[in-house]
Amino acid sequence: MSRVLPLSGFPEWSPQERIVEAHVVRELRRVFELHGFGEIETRAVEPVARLSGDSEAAKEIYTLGRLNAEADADAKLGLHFDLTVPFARYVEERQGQVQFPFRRYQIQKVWRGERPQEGRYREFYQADIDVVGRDQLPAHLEVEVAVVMARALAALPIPAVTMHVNNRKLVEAFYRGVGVSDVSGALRSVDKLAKIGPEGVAKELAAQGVSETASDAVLALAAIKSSDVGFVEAINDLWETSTLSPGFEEHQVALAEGIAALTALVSGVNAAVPGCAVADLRIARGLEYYTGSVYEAFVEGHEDLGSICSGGRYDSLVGGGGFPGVGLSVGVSRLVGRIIAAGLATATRSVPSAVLVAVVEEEARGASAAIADRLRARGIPTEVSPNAAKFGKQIQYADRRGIPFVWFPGDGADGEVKDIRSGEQVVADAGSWEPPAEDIRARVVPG
RNA sequence: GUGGCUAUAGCUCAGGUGGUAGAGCACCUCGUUGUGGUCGAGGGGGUCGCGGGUUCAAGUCCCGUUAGCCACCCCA
Repeated sequence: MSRVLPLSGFPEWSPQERIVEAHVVRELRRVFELHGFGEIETRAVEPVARLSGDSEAAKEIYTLGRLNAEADADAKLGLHFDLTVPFARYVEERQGQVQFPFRRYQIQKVWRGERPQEGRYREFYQADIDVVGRDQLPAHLEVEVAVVMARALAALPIPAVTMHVNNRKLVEAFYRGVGVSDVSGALRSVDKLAKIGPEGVAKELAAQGVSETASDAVLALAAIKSSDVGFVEAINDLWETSTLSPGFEEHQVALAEGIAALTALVSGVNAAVPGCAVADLRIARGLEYYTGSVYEAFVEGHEDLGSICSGGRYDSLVGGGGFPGVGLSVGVSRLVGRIIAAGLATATRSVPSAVLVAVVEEEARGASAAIADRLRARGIPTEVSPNAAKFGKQIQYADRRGIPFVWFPGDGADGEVKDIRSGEQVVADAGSWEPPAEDIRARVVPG
Protein backbone atom coordinates (compact mmCIF):
# COMPACT_ATOMS: atom_id res chain seq x y z
CA MET A 1 0.00 0.00 0.00
CA SER A 2 1.73 3.15 -1.11
CA ARG A 3 0.01 6.37 -1.96
CA VAL A 4 -3.70 7.01 -2.23
CA LEU A 5 -4.48 7.66 -5.86
CA PRO A 6 -7.69 8.39 -7.71
CA LEU A 7 -9.44 5.55 -9.48
CA SER A 8 -9.99 6.41 -13.07
CA GLY A 9 -13.61 6.36 -14.13
CA PHE A 10 -14.96 7.07 -10.66
CA PRO A 11 -15.25 10.84 -10.58
CA GLU A 12 -15.25 12.72 -7.28
CA TRP A 13 -15.96 16.40 -7.64
CA SER A 14 -14.79 19.16 -5.35
CA PRO A 15 -17.39 21.12 -3.39
CA GLN A 16 -17.32 23.86 -6.03
CA GLU A 17 -17.72 21.38 -8.87
CA ARG A 18 -20.40 19.58 -6.93
CA ILE A 19 -22.41 22.83 -6.87
CA VAL A 20 -22.40 22.73 -10.66
CA GLU A 21 -23.53 19.11 -10.69
CA ALA A 22 -26.25 19.80 -8.13
CA HIS A 23 -27.44 22.72 -10.26
CA VAL A 24 -27.74 20.51 -13.33
CA VAL A 25 -29.68 17.89 -11.39
CA ARG A 26 -31.92 20.53 -9.83
CA GLU A 27 -32.80 22.02 -13.23
CA LEU A 28 -33.56 18.63 -14.76
CA ARG A 29 -35.75 17.72 -11.79
CA ARG A 30 -37.53 21.06 -11.93
CA VAL A 31 -38.48 20.69 -15.60
CA PHE A 32 -39.45 17.02 -15.25
CA GLU A 33 -41.74 17.82 -12.34
CA LEU A 34 -43.11 20.85 -14.11
CA HIS A 35 -44.42 18.36 -16.67
CA GLY A 36 -45.90 16.05 -14.11
CA PHE A 37 -43.26 13.37 -13.90
CA GLY A 38 -42.97 11.82 -10.44
CA GLU A 39 -39.72 10.50 -9.07
CA ILE A 40 -38.83 6.97 -8.15
CA GLU A 41 -35.59 5.45 -6.99
CA THR A 42 -34.78 1.82 -7.60
CA ARG A 43 -32.28 -0.31 -5.69
CA ALA A 44 -28.72 -0.31 -7.03
CA VAL A 45 -28.72 -4.03 -7.73
CA GLU A 46 -30.64 -6.49 -9.86
CA PRO A 47 -30.17 -10.21 -10.30
CA VAL A 48 -27.45 -10.65 -12.89
CA ALA A 49 -29.72 -12.81 -15.02
CA ARG A 50 -32.08 -9.88 -15.47
CA LEU A 51 -29.32 -7.42 -16.29
CA SER A 52 -27.48 -9.59 -18.78
CA GLY A 53 -30.22 -10.20 -21.29
CA ASP A 54 -27.99 -8.53 -23.83
CA SER A 55 -24.71 -10.45 -23.97
CA GLU A 56 -22.85 -7.33 -25.07
CA ALA A 57 -23.88 -5.51 -21.93
CA ALA A 58 -23.06 -8.49 -19.75
CA LYS A 59 -19.36 -7.82 -20.11
CA GLU A 60 -19.78 -4.46 -18.41
CA ILE A 61 -21.69 -5.58 -15.37
CA TYR A 62 -20.12 -5.26 -11.96
CA THR A 63 -21.20 -8.18 -9.86
CA LEU A 64 -21.65 -8.02 -6.16
CA GLY A 65 -21.19 -10.57 -3.43
CA ARG A 66 -20.10 -10.86 0.14
CA LEU A 67 -16.37 -11.25 0.64
CA ASN A 68 -16.95 -14.54 2.44
CA ALA A 69 -19.76 -15.82 0.25
CA GLU A 70 -19.74 -19.47 -0.71
CA ALA A 71 -18.10 -19.95 -4.07
CA ASP A 72 -21.21 -21.57 -5.52
CA ALA A 73 -23.59 -18.93 -4.20
CA ASP A 74 -26.32 -18.46 -6.79
CA ALA A 75 -28.71 -15.57 -7.35
CA LYS A 76 -25.75 -13.32 -8.05
CA LEU A 77 -26.38 -9.60 -7.91
CA GLY A 78 -25.06 -7.00 -10.28
CA LEU A 79 -25.00 -3.19 -10.18
CA HIS A 80 -27.40 -1.80 -12.76
CA PHE A 81 -25.75 -0.31 -15.86
CA ASP A 82 -28.73 1.83 -16.88
CA LEU A 83 -32.04 2.90 -15.36
CA THR A 84 -34.31 1.40 -18.00
CA VAL A 85 -33.85 -2.22 -17.03
CA PRO A 86 -34.50 -1.60 -13.30
CA PHE A 87 -37.49 0.53 -14.23
CA ALA A 88 -38.94 -2.25 -16.36
CA ARG A 89 -38.52 -4.65 -13.45
CA TYR A 90 -40.12 -2.09 -11.12
CA VAL A 91 -43.18 -1.79 -13.35
CA GLU A 92 -43.50 -5.51 -13.85
CA GLU A 93 -43.29 -6.05 -10.10
CA ARG A 94 -45.99 -3.47 -9.41
CA GLN A 95 -48.20 -3.88 -12.43
CA GLY A 96 -51.20 -4.22 -10.14
CA GLN A 97 -50.47 -1.03 -8.22
CA VAL A 98 -49.19 1.57 -10.66
CA GLN A 99 -51.52 3.78 -12.63
CA PHE A 100 -51.08 3.69 -16.39
CA PRO A 101 -49.86 5.51 -18.29
CA PHE A 102 -47.14 5.70 -15.70
CA ARG A 103 -44.79 8.65 -16.03
CA ARG A 104 -41.71 8.79 -13.89
CA TYR A 105 -38.26 10.29 -13.73
CA GLN A 106 -35.25 8.77 -12.08
CA ILE A 107 -31.86 10.32 -11.34
CA GLN A 108 -29.37 7.78 -10.07
CA LYS A 109 -25.91 6.41 -10.44
CA VAL A 110 -25.22 3.56 -12.80
CA TRP A 111 -22.08 1.45 -13.21
CA ARG A 112 -20.34 0.13 -16.29
CA GLY A 113 -17.08 -1.78 -16.25
CA GLU A 114 -15.55 -0.13 -19.28
CA ARG A 115 -12.26 1.53 -20.09
CA PRO A 116 -12.69 5.11 -18.96
CA GLN A 117 -11.69 8.24 -20.86
CA GLU A 118 -13.04 11.75 -21.10
CA GLY A 119 -16.82 11.62 -20.94
CA ARG A 120 -16.80 7.88 -20.19
CA TYR A 121 -17.01 6.86 -16.60
CA ARG A 122 -17.44 3.62 -14.73
CA GLU A 123 -19.70 5.24 -12.16
CA PHE A 124 -21.94 8.05 -13.31
CA TYR A 125 -25.32 9.71 -12.99
CA GLN A 126 -28.09 9.23 -15.48
CA ALA A 127 -31.38 11.09 -15.51
CA ASP A 128 -34.24 9.25 -17.18
CA ILE A 129 -37.80 10.09 -18.02
CA ASP A 130 -40.17 7.44 -19.31
CA VAL A 131 -43.86 6.93 -19.85
CA VAL A 132 -45.13 3.37 -19.85
CA GLY A 133 -48.60 2.27 -20.88
CA ARG A 134 -50.63 -0.85 -20.34
CA ASP A 135 -51.02 -2.70 -23.66
CA GLN A 136 -51.03 0.51 -25.62
CA LEU A 137 -49.21 3.82 -25.67
CA PRO A 138 -50.51 6.76 -27.73
CA ALA A 139 -48.03 8.07 -30.29
CA HIS A 140 -48.30 11.64 -28.98
CA LEU A 141 -46.31 10.58 -25.93
CA GLU A 142 -43.31 10.00 -28.19
CA VAL A 143 -43.50 13.71 -28.92
CA GLU A 144 -44.18 14.73 -25.34
CA VAL A 145 -41.16 13.06 -23.71
CA ALA A 146 -38.92 14.62 -26.35
CA VAL A 147 -40.43 18.04 -25.69
CA VAL A 148 -39.90 17.69 -21.95
CA MET A 149 -36.31 16.62 -22.46
CA ALA A 150 -35.60 19.37 -24.97
CA ARG A 151 -36.84 21.90 -22.44
CA ALA A 152 -34.86 20.35 -19.60
CA LEU A 153 -31.66 20.41 -21.64
CA ALA A 154 -32.35 23.99 -22.70
CA ALA A 155 -32.38 24.97 -19.01
CA LEU A 156 -28.79 23.82 -18.48
CA PRO A 157 -25.68 26.03 -18.62
CA ILE A 158 -24.52 24.57 -21.93
CA PRO A 159 -24.67 25.63 -25.58
CA ALA A 160 -27.73 24.69 -27.62
CA VAL A 161 -28.58 21.01 -27.79
CA THR A 162 -29.54 19.38 -31.07
CA MET A 163 -31.79 16.37 -30.88
CA HIS A 164 -31.43 14.07 -33.86
CA VAL A 165 -34.55 12.00 -34.30
CA ASN A 166 -35.63 9.14 -36.46
CA ASN A 167 -38.31 6.49 -36.54
CA ARG A 168 -37.62 2.78 -36.50
CA LYS A 169 -40.95 1.92 -38.07
CA LEU A 170 -40.19 4.20 -40.99
CA VAL A 171 -36.72 2.83 -41.48
CA GLU A 172 -37.82 -0.77 -41.17
CA ALA A 173 -40.63 -0.36 -43.70
CA PHE A 174 -38.27 1.37 -46.10
CA TYR A 175 -35.54 -1.24 -45.73
CA ARG A 176 -38.01 -4.09 -46.29
CA GLY A 177 -39.53 -2.26 -49.22
CA VAL A 178 -36.21 -2.07 -51.00
CA GLY A 179 -35.49 -5.69 -50.22
CA VAL A 180 -33.37 -5.77 -47.06
CA SER A 181 -34.24 -8.87 -45.05
CA ASP A 182 -31.91 -8.46 -42.05
CA VAL A 183 -33.16 -5.07 -40.90
CA SER A 184 -31.33 -4.95 -37.56
CA GLY A 185 -28.09 -6.03 -39.21
CA ALA A 186 -28.44 -3.21 -41.70
CA LEU A 187 -29.25 -0.77 -38.89
CA ARG A 188 -26.15 -1.75 -36.99
CA SER A 189 -24.06 -0.97 -40.06
CA VAL A 190 -25.79 2.32 -40.75
CA ASP A 191 -25.16 3.27 -37.13
CA LYS A 192 -21.44 3.25 -37.94
CA LEU A 193 -21.86 5.67 -40.84
CA ALA A 194 -20.09 8.55 -39.14
CA LYS A 195 -17.17 6.32 -38.26
CA ILE A 196 -16.59 4.15 -41.32
CA GLY A 197 -18.22 6.26 -44.03
CA PRO A 198 -20.62 5.26 -46.81
CA GLU A 199 -18.08 2.95 -48.43
CA GLY A 200 -17.55 1.10 -45.18
CA VAL A 201 -21.27 0.71 -44.64
CA ALA A 202 -21.76 -0.45 -48.24
CA LYS A 203 -19.09 -3.08 -47.70
CA GLU A 204 -20.78 -4.33 -44.54
CA LEU A 205 -24.16 -4.41 -46.22
CA ALA A 206 -22.75 -6.38 -49.13
CA ALA A 207 -21.32 -8.86 -46.64
CA GLN A 208 -24.81 -9.26 -45.21
CA GLY A 209 -26.10 -10.19 -48.63
CA VAL A 210 -27.83 -6.90 -49.34
CA SER A 211 -28.05 -6.19 -53.07
CA GLU A 212 -26.27 -3.21 -54.51
CA THR A 213 -29.48 -1.39 -55.42
CA ALA A 214 -30.88 -1.97 -51.92
CA SER A 215 -27.60 -0.85 -50.39
CA ASP A 216 -27.69 2.34 -52.45
CA ALA A 217 -31.23 3.03 -51.29
CA VAL A 218 -30.32 2.41 -47.65
CA LEU A 219 -27.41 4.84 -47.90
CA ALA A 220 -29.53 7.39 -49.72
CA LEU A 221 -32.08 7.25 -46.93
CA ALA A 222 -29.35 7.65 -44.33
CA ALA A 223 -28.18 10.79 -46.11
CA ILE A 224 -31.50 12.53 -45.55
CA LYS A 225 -31.47 15.13 -42.83
CA SER A 226 -33.60 18.20 -42.28
CA SER A 227 -34.47 20.56 -39.49
CA ASP A 228 -38.01 20.95 -40.84
CA VAL A 229 -40.48 18.64 -42.58
CA GLY A 230 -38.47 18.76 -45.80
CA PHE A 231 -37.41 15.18 -45.19
CA VAL A 232 -40.90 13.95 -46.06
CA GLU A 233 -40.61 14.87 -49.69
CA ALA A 234 -37.07 13.54 -49.83
CA ILE A 235 -38.15 10.14 -48.54
CA ASN A 236 -41.16 9.94 -50.83
CA ASP A 237 -39.02 10.84 -53.84
CA LEU A 238 -36.47 8.24 -52.88
CA TRP A 239 -39.17 5.61 -52.41
CA GLU A 240 -40.63 6.34 -55.82
CA THR A 241 -37.32 6.19 -57.63
CA SER A 242 -36.00 3.12 -55.81
CA THR A 243 -36.21 -0.41 -57.10
CA LEU A 244 -38.76 -1.93 -54.78
CA SER A 245 -38.94 -5.58 -53.91
CA PRO A 246 -41.97 -7.74 -54.70
CA GLY A 247 -44.63 -7.23 -52.06
CA PHE A 248 -43.47 -3.73 -51.19
CA GLU A 249 -47.09 -2.62 -50.95
CA GLU A 250 -47.48 -4.21 -47.56
CA HIS A 251 -44.78 -1.89 -46.18
CA GLN A 252 -46.29 1.22 -47.67
CA VAL A 253 -48.71 1.76 -44.79
CA ALA A 254 -46.03 1.38 -42.12
CA LEU A 255 -43.81 3.76 -44.03
CA ALA A 256 -46.55 6.39 -44.13
CA GLU A 257 -47.19 5.90 -40.41
CA GLY A 258 -43.53 6.28 -39.62
CA ILE A 259 -43.27 9.42 -41.71
CA ALA A 260 -46.30 10.90 -39.98
CA ALA A 261 -44.85 10.10 -36.56
CA LEU A 262 -41.51 11.64 -37.41
CA THR A 263 -43.22 14.71 -38.82
CA ALA A 264 -45.20 15.17 -35.63
CA LEU A 265 -42.07 14.71 -33.56
CA VAL A 266 -39.95 17.23 -35.44
CA SER A 267 -42.67 19.87 -35.49
CA GLY A 268 -43.66 19.25 -31.89
CA VAL A 269 -40.16 19.56 -30.47
CA ASN A 270 -39.29 22.54 -32.62
CA ALA A 271 -42.46 24.32 -31.55
CA ALA A 272 -41.35 23.95 -27.92
CA VAL A 273 -37.64 24.60 -28.39
CA PRO A 274 -37.04 26.19 -31.80
CA GLY A 275 -34.24 24.65 -33.80
CA CYS A 276 -33.71 21.77 -31.40
CA ALA A 277 -34.99 18.82 -33.42
CA VAL A 278 -33.46 17.54 -36.62
CA ALA A 279 -34.89 14.64 -38.58
CA ASP A 280 -31.82 12.53 -39.23
CA LEU A 281 -32.51 9.28 -41.04
CA ARG A 282 -29.17 7.80 -40.12
CA ILE A 283 -29.87 7.67 -36.40
CA ALA A 284 -30.25 4.00 -35.65
CA ARG A 285 -29.36 3.40 -31.99
CA GLY A 286 -27.67 0.10 -31.42
CA LEU A 287 -30.27 -1.20 -29.03
CA GLU A 288 -32.53 -3.83 -30.49
CA TYR A 289 -35.69 -3.09 -28.58
CA TYR A 290 -36.65 0.27 -30.06
CA THR A 291 -39.73 0.15 -32.25
CA GLY A 292 -40.74 3.73 -32.98
CA SER A 293 -39.17 7.11 -32.38
CA VAL A 294 -35.47 7.14 -31.56
CA TYR A 295 -33.59 10.13 -30.18
CA GLU A 296 -29.96 11.11 -29.87
CA ALA A 297 -28.88 14.53 -28.61
CA PHE A 298 -25.60 16.42 -28.93
CA VAL A 299 -24.30 19.67 -27.53
CA GLU A 300 -23.42 22.19 -30.22
CA GLY A 301 -19.69 22.62 -30.49
CA HIS A 302 -19.13 19.55 -28.30
CA GLU A 303 -19.98 16.80 -30.75
CA ASP A 304 -16.69 15.11 -29.82
CA LEU A 305 -18.25 14.32 -26.46
CA GLY A 306 -20.69 12.01 -28.19
CA SER A 307 -24.34 11.74 -27.40
CA ILE A 308 -25.39 13.29 -24.11
CA CYS A 309 -28.97 12.10 -24.19
CA SER A 310 -30.71 9.32 -26.04
CA GLY A 311 -33.66 7.01 -26.01
CA GLY A 312 -36.65 5.82 -27.92
CA ARG A 313 -39.90 3.93 -27.97
CA TYR A 314 -39.99 0.29 -27.00
CA ASP A 315 -42.84 -2.20 -27.06
CA SER A 316 -41.65 -5.11 -25.01
CA LEU A 317 -39.00 -4.11 -22.54
CA VAL A 318 -40.93 -5.51 -19.63
CA GLY A 319 -40.95 -9.28 -19.67
CA GLY A 320 -43.48 -10.69 -22.03
CA GLY A 321 -44.56 -7.34 -23.37
CA GLY A 322 -47.82 -5.60 -22.69
CA PHE A 323 -46.08 -2.49 -21.39
CA PRO A 324 -45.06 -0.29 -24.29
CA GLY A 325 -43.08 2.75 -23.28
CA VAL A 326 -40.99 5.64 -24.46
CA GLY A 327 -38.17 7.37 -22.67
CA LEU A 328 -34.99 9.38 -22.79
CA SER A 329 -31.85 9.22 -20.73
CA VAL A 330 -29.38 12.03 -19.99
CA GLY A 331 -25.73 11.36 -19.26
CA VAL A 332 -25.52 13.78 -16.35
CA SER A 333 -21.91 13.05 -15.41
CA ARG A 334 -20.72 13.24 -18.99
CA LEU A 335 -22.37 16.64 -19.26
CA VAL A 336 -21.10 17.90 -15.91
CA GLY A 337 -17.59 16.65 -16.64
CA ARG A 338 -17.51 18.69 -19.83
CA ILE A 339 -19.09 21.77 -18.23
CA ILE A 340 -16.31 21.72 -15.64
CA ALA A 341 -13.42 20.79 -17.95
CA ALA A 342 -14.38 23.34 -20.60
CA GLY A 343 -15.35 25.98 -18.07
CA LEU A 344 -18.85 26.33 -19.57
CA ALA A 345 -20.11 27.27 -16.12
CA THR A 346 -18.69 27.65 -12.65
CA ALA A 347 -20.03 28.13 -9.15
CA THR A 348 -19.66 31.63 -7.75
CA ARG A 349 -18.01 30.22 -4.65
CA SER A 350 -16.79 26.96 -3.21
CA VAL A 351 -18.81 27.04 -0.02
CA PRO A 352 -22.44 27.96 0.75
CA SER A 353 -21.46 30.80 3.09
CA ALA A 354 -22.43 34.31 2.07
CA VAL A 355 -20.91 35.85 5.18
CA LEU A 356 -17.86 35.13 7.32
CA VAL A 357 -18.16 36.62 10.79
CA ALA A 358 -14.68 37.55 11.99
CA VAL A 359 -13.56 36.68 15.50
CA VAL A 360 -11.84 39.52 17.35
CA GLU A 361 -10.30 37.31 20.01
CA GLU A 362 -11.14 33.80 21.17
CA GLU A 363 -12.78 35.17 24.33
CA ALA A 364 -15.23 37.05 22.10
CA ARG A 365 -16.16 34.09 19.86
CA GLY A 366 -19.60 34.04 21.49
CA ALA A 367 -20.38 37.54 20.22
CA SER A 368 -19.47 36.48 16.65
CA ALA A 369 -21.55 33.31 16.94
CA ALA A 370 -24.52 35.39 18.07
CA ILE A 371 -24.26 37.67 15.06
CA ALA A 372 -24.00 34.61 12.78
CA ASP A 373 -27.14 33.11 14.29
CA ARG A 374 -29.12 36.27 13.73
CA LEU A 375 -28.13 36.25 10.07
CA ARG A 376 -28.90 32.52 9.73
CA ALA A 377 -32.30 33.06 11.32
CA ARG A 378 -33.10 35.19 8.28
CA GLY A 379 -31.84 32.60 5.82
CA ILE A 380 -28.39 33.99 5.18
CA PRO A 381 -25.79 31.17 5.08
CA THR A 382 -23.09 32.25 7.52
CA GLU A 383 -19.99 30.81 9.07
CA VAL A 384 -17.81 32.03 11.90
CA SER A 385 -14.08 32.40 11.37
CA PRO A 386 -12.17 29.31 12.52
CA ASN A 387 -9.64 31.44 14.39
CA ALA A 388 -8.95 34.89 15.75
CA ALA A 389 -6.09 35.55 13.36
CA LYS A 390 -5.31 39.04 12.12
CA PHE A 391 -8.19 40.48 10.16
CA GLY A 392 -6.13 40.34 7.00
CA LYS A 393 -5.91 36.56 7.43
CA GLN A 394 -9.60 36.24 8.11
CA ILE A 395 -10.41 38.25 5.01
CA GLN A 396 -8.07 36.02 3.06
CA TYR A 397 -9.88 32.97 4.41
CA ALA A 398 -13.13 34.36 3.00
CA ASP A 399 -11.55 35.44 -0.28
CA ARG A 400 -10.10 32.02 -1.02
CA ARG A 401 -13.49 30.43 -0.66
CA GLY A 402 -15.34 33.11 -2.57
CA ILE A 403 -17.33 34.24 0.48
CA PRO A 404 -18.38 37.76 -0.54
CA PHE A 405 -18.90 39.39 2.88
CA VAL A 406 -16.84 39.63 6.06
CA TRP A 407 -18.53 40.88 9.21
CA PHE A 408 -16.40 42.66 11.81
CA PRO A 409 -18.09 42.65 15.24
CA GLY A 410 -17.87 46.01 17.01
CA ASP A 411 -17.98 47.20 20.58
CA GLY A 412 -21.57 47.31 21.73
CA ALA A 413 -23.05 47.54 18.24
CA ASP A 414 -23.02 44.68 15.72
CA GLY A 415 -20.12 46.26 13.90
CA GLU A 416 -19.48 46.58 10.19
CA VAL A 417 -19.83 44.37 7.16
CA LYS A 418 -17.47 44.54 4.21
CA ASP A 419 -18.01 43.47 0.64
CA ILE A 420 -14.53 42.16 -0.01
CA ARG A 421 -14.97 42.34 -3.78
CA SER A 422 -15.58 46.10 -3.84
CA GLY A 423 -13.97 46.95 -0.53
CA GLU A 424 -17.11 48.81 0.52
CA GLN A 425 -17.69 48.60 4.28
CA VAL A 426 -20.77 49.78 6.15
CA VAL A 427 -22.07 49.86 9.72
CA ALA A 428 -24.79 47.22 9.94
CA ASP A 429 -27.34 45.54 12.18
CA ALA A 430 -27.41 41.73 12.10
CA GLY A 431 -31.17 41.78 12.56
CA SER A 432 -31.87 43.67 9.36
CA TRP A 433 -28.85 43.71 7.04
CA GLU A 434 -29.42 41.90 3.75
CA PRO A 435 -26.89 40.98 1.12
CA PRO A 436 -28.01 41.50 -2.48
CA ALA A 437 -30.37 38.66 -3.42
CA GLU A 438 -27.90 37.17 -5.90
CA ASP A 439 -25.26 36.85 -3.19
CA ILE A 440 -27.32 34.85 -0.71
CA ARG A 441 -26.54 31.49 -2.29
CA ALA A 442 -23.76 30.19 -4.46
CA ARG A 443 -24.91 30.46 -8.04
CA VAL A 444 -23.84 28.74 -11.21
CA VAL A 445 -22.79 31.27 -13.81
CA PRO A 446 -21.55 30.92 -17.39
CA GLY A 447 -17.78 30.57 -17.52
C1' G B 1 -10.95 -6.83 -23.86
C1' U B 2 -6.95 -4.77 -27.91
C1' G B 3 -3.18 -1.11 -29.16
C1' G B 4 -0.11 3.48 -28.46
C1' C B 5 1.94 7.12 -25.07
C1' U B 6 3.11 8.64 -20.12
C1' A B 7 4.59 8.43 -14.63
C1' U B 8 9.98 13.77 -11.17
C1' A B 9 7.34 19.10 -5.31
C1' G B 10 0.26 20.47 -3.93
C1' C B 11 -0.25 21.90 -9.71
C1' U B 12 2.15 22.42 -14.78
C1' C B 13 6.61 20.62 -16.29
C1' A B 14 12.50 20.87 -17.08
C1' G B 15 16.32 17.36 -16.01
C1' G B 16 21.80 15.64 -24.17
C1' U B 17 25.77 10.74 -24.33
C1' G B 18 24.47 7.47 -16.35
C1' G B 19 27.99 11.15 -11.73
C1' U B 20 24.19 12.78 -4.81
C1' A B 21 17.32 16.55 -7.84
C1' G B 22 15.41 22.10 -10.65
C1' A B 23 11.87 26.15 -12.52
C1' G B 24 7.16 28.63 -12.65
C1' C B 25 2.72 28.75 -10.04
C1' A B 26 0.71 27.53 -5.21
C1' C B 27 1.90 27.48 0.16
C1' C B 28 4.31 29.74 4.86
C1' U B 29 6.96 34.04 7.26
C1' C B 30 8.46 39.10 7.28
C1' G B 31 8.31 44.16 5.27
C1' U B 32 2.78 46.14 6.75
C1' U B 33 2.70 44.54 15.27
C1' G B 34 -5.74 43.50 13.82
C1' U B 35 -8.58 45.09 7.09
C1' G B 36 -6.75 40.67 2.19
C1' G B 37 -5.50 41.04 -3.12
C1' U B 38 -0.11 44.38 -5.72
C1' C B 39 5.09 44.59 -4.82
C1' G B 40 9.82 43.16 -2.37
C1' A B 41 12.81 39.83 0.68
C1' G B 42 13.21 35.17 2.88
C1' G B 43 11.45 29.99 3.82
C1' G B 44 9.30 24.97 3.94
C1' G B 45 8.49 21.12 1.02
C1' G B 46 10.39 15.30 -3.51
C1' U B 47 9.92 7.04 -1.03
C1' C B 48 11.97 10.64 -8.89
C1' G B 49 4.74 5.28 -9.37
C1' C B 50 6.30 0.28 -7.41
C1' G B 51 9.68 -4.21 -7.73
C1' G B 52 13.92 -6.27 -9.70
C1' G B 53 18.38 -6.11 -12.98
C1' U B 54 23.07 -3.90 -15.33
C1' U B 55 26.92 -0.53 -13.15
C1' C B 56 32.03 1.88 -8.87
C1' A B 57 27.52 5.00 -9.63
C1' A B 58 20.51 4.82 -12.17
C1' G B 59 15.50 10.16 -12.24
C1' U B 60 18.47 8.66 -16.68
C1' C B 61 19.75 2.05 -19.40
C1' C B 62 17.03 -3.11 -19.29
C1' C B 63 12.90 -6.37 -17.56
C1' G B 64 8.48 -6.75 -14.89
C1' U B 65 4.36 -4.54 -12.55
C1' U B 66 0.74 -0.87 -11.23
C1' A B 67 -1.69 3.48 -12.37
C1' G B 68 -2.99 7.47 -15.67
C1' C B 69 -3.97 9.51 -20.62
C1' C B 70 -5.46 8.61 -25.76
C1' A B 71 -7.54 5.49 -29.63
C1' C B 72 -10.42 0.97 -30.81
C1' C B 73 -14.77 -1.62 -28.97
C1' C B 74 -19.18 0.05 -26.94
C1' C B 75 -21.97 3.63 -25.08
C1' A B 76 -24.53 8.53 -21.30
